[in-house]
Amino acid sequence: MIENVRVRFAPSPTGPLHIGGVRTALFNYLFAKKHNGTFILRVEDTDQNRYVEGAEQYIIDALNWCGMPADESPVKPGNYGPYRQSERKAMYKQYADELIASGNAYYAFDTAETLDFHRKDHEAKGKTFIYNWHNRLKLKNSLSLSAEEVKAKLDAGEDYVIRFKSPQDETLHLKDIIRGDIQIDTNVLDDKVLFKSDGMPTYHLANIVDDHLMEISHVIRGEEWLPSLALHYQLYQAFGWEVPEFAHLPLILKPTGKGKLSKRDGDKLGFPVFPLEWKDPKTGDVSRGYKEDGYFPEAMVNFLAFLGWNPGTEQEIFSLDALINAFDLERVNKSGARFDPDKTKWFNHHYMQEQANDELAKKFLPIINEKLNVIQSGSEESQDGISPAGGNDIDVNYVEMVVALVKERATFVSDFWGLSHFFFTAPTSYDEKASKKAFKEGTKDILKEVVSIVNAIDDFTVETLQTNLKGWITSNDIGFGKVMMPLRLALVGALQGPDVFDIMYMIGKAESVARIEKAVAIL
RNA sequence: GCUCCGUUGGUCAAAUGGAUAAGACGCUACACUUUCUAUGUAGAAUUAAGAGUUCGAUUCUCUUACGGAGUACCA
Repeated sequence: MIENVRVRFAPSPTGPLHIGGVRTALFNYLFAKKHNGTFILRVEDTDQNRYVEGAEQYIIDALNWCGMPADESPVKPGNYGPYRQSERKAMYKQYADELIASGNAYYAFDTAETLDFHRKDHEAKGKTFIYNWHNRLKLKNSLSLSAEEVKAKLDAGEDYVIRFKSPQDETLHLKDIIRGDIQIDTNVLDDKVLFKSDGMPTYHLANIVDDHLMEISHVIRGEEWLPSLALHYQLYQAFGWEVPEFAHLPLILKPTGKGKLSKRDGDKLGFPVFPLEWKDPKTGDVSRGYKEDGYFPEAMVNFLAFLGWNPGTEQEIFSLDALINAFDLERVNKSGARFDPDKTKWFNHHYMQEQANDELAKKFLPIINEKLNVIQSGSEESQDGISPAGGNDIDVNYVEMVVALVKERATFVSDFWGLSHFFFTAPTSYDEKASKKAFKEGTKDILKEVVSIVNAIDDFTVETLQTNLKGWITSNDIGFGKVMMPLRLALVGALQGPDVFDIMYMIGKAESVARIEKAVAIL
């Protein structure tokens, strides 16, 4: 076991947390818990322009919904706060100054326009403009300007940034837990801005300073940070700090086509890319969430864990605790994983079976009431005998029994109505295709006979129903199909649903007879 | 363009220098004595290409192709 594990999930509050971000958080959480470590949420809000109202709360809510709350966070401070970078603002400057004093960084006065011009100019010539050893002396900074000039500019309050002085002709040896050793030639690196003219650090500086101050032991983040790893290594070295371990997670790719998963893919293919529903405070646009779409958090966590990781065994159903137990960064894949909405549904179907029926019934009840209201206000007729449990007052126990009968083929709670409406309301029509198949010559007489048999049963249970009807069928050599199919159609309105005898028992004798007689009438 | 990372069935993936290359999703068929979208069983389908090392390579090396990420005073 690795000692003193402290990991952080460090999103920027620029909007709802993307599913890829949730996976990054999950892997951090799993790793932390696996090693009895600490899982920290740090909000990286150094870019004031991109701050979005409500995003931080969303992130916290999402983490909680998944069952992986942070041990230390802005709302639950530990001994390493504050946990918002905007609130740590005051501490970054001194570190930037320290780097200047040690010769690892320098002031740069170039305007955004100048830089932009150089970049475009280079591009036009088919070259790439890199601000580094190659040309830094040709630009306006404390390396090219005299000490007096620099002081004058600083005193005059001119805008400046602080850049890292990337060394020349060195080979860096970087280590990544997932990818192994990586070598980088420092000549291709640029002098990244560490400190912005607005007085805020960039991600690079803030990230290193905070990770150091917060005693982060392992940095687990997305692959998009891999190119920055060289800079981060150099920063640790420049400060003389111990370098944490790094692990760069593979990306989550679109289900079809190219590139990484984006919001648009979800809209297009009809699945959410966010854990929770999000309403954009500016545009008012609403993005769907897994929670609102009826996914269970266990299902989402389980399938997310399997995107880029696997236990190496045939087990694929893992609770959060089981994941903590089995998780290992060494078993994380290097290559990007395509997101599979079908597999997600499969997981949800699985976890549906594990849900308690009474809980599901509670979630289903409002849907039933809503549907019945629509039916009632829609058509006046065919209202008698609608709810066998009595009027519109649906009995929760009855719903619970219905759930027990249909949940094995349900993926979402929202599937329940389609699978069980006939338990609550009589069919008003018969599926056309099914009618052709089930209502045939002689069916009328058969159903009439069924009515009398059912009527004759006093002890109305599934068992007696079954023995009496089946006994009648076999002793008269009628054929199950000729009886069961039209019977089902009469009860349900389609060739669907659980066992016919279960349905009859549930809706009760009177309602069963009524429905069969209704079918007889139209035949 | 440049830098870095990657490439096992349609998708997620296991294995690893040595057998017929696991398993899952999806798909197809069959079964459940007869509803199925459920369940069960079966089936089709894979080591990107080319060199090299080796007795032997999916596994190691190189080249090519393809994919991805980064290349901001964004994170």
